[in-house]
Amino acid sequence: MKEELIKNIKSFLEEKGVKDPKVNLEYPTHIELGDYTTNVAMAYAKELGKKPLELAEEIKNNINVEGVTTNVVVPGFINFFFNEHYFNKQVQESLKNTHGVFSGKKFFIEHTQPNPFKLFHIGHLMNNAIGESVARIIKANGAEVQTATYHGDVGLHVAKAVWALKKGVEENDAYSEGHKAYEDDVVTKEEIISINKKIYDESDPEIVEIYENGRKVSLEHFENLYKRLGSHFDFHFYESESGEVGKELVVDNIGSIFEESEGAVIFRGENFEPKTHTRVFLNKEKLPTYEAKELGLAEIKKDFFSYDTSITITANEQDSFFKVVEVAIGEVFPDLKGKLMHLSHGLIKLPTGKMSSRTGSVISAEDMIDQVKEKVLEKIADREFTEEEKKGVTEIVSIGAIKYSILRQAIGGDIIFDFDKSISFEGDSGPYLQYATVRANSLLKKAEGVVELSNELPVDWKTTNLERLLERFPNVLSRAGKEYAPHHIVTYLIDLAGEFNSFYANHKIIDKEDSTSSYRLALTKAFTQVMESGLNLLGIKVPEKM
RNA sequence: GCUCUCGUAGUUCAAUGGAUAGAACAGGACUCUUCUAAGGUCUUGAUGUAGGUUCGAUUCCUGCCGAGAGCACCA
Repeated sequence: MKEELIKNIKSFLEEKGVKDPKVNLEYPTHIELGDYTTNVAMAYAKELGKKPLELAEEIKNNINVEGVTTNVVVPGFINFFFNEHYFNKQVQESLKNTHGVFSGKKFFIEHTQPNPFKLFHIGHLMNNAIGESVARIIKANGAEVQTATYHGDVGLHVAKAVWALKKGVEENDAYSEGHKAYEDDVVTKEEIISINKKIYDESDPEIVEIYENGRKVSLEHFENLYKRLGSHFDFHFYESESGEVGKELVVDNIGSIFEESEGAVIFRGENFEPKTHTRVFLNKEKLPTYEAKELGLAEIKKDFFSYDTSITITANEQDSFFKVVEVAIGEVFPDLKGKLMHLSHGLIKLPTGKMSSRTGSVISAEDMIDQVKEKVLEKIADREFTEEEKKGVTEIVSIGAIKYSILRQAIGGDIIFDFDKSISFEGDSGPYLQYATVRANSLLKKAEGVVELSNELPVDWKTTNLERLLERFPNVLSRAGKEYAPHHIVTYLIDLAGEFNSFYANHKIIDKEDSTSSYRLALTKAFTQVMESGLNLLGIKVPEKM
């Protein structure tokens, strides 16, 4: 129907003399205005020497597609209303989800990257929620996706923590204690630098043991968290590997791509296209910096998976870093030019100011989950749940609420995190989506043996907004994919859940006496399917009850 | 100083160059003899500023004002 309509308008415009006219059907700003709309009359009025309204009328009169009524509205929109059979069919179609904007493409997606010995803080939580969701959205758009996380298991930050662990400081505080001592005391600073070297050359058995053990404990801890968050990584990379590879690549290309300057080895971004700026790849000690490690990582990733696009997700404070490194990598590996993509997000900040593991005022991912859990527990205190159900529901709802609050906005902006306000259980929130789905699921269960579900259209059925929204799901998914923007899914699901909630409030759905009951049930089922796949794209689970 | 982001209701966020700028929270008024009220219904309220491009600008361009981030051996 849509295609027919577009063809119809296109050929009309071509007849009138427009060369290769672009005709797009869009959703109107308000659902009451029409099911689809087009602005071609306004776009081509000038070229054809007509008034937009006049042209719109002409186009309208030329349209001959069965099941569509057409409307012309100032300033020149042509609006289309499709009949109930269209939606009846499209709702089922939209559940199949067969097309995708990335079909046949291969993506490598890297995110989260917590550092062993350091806290997995709410910034990592944010990165993880976004990374996981972007990966799922791209996959749902037909791509083959491999995911990776990259751990900074060597470097000064590790040495700081090892120094503190050696002194007997507790694990959780090791990094911040070490960092403080490093800044405050010159002797300690030297000591830590020497520990850093010993970690690299493995010359001191005591330090090796502390290091190996701490690394293992940290990584296990991360795995645990990934499991709770529903994150899976196909690959784990480590800076201890990428550093060596990167260093070699830099050394091999000194003179052509890199050059020595003040004892370090640098990449002069000003001399390459696109122009960027200078960055250090090997420091004076000829140790690889973050830049060289990233170069090494590019080589390593290449060998694991021949991707079309490799996406690295980080906070936006690294934007300029990635601009330079991408150019450098493109020089070293010309076949990677144009394949690297850096997706950056804002920061989670506390109302008190910046959240950073260097200032000390850090909240760990677990702290946040626990705090939210307490609130959820209060909320379900009067529910008749077994202890086990309570536990399950609380975990799912808490993590859902947190992920939602991260994914609800465009990823570029900062999130000012206020515990009392940011995590909501009402309205624009994760639990709102979960709740609507749970209620719909519960209806389906209750209907068993009472009313038979049927996709057949009842007589005199008028298309509901619920159907109109369900039909949109595949389009929302492609847009979210094209723009790498999970928040489009969020916005859509909120609209959809709101529509269902009103559908639910205004009709009794399970009703033997009502001939529309079977179809309403089918819509309820379609709703739960779309909600579940949509929430799955966000990495949010749905509890059995809540 | 240079570079890059960003300024939308009281607050937190939306809006593929289009129609009456959408939600949620907070405020006000209703709503559980219908299947989970974490729900539903109604209501008050916003595009920093000055220009430009366009049939049409929250969106694109420029100036100004304001906020944030990054700029050589950390990651």
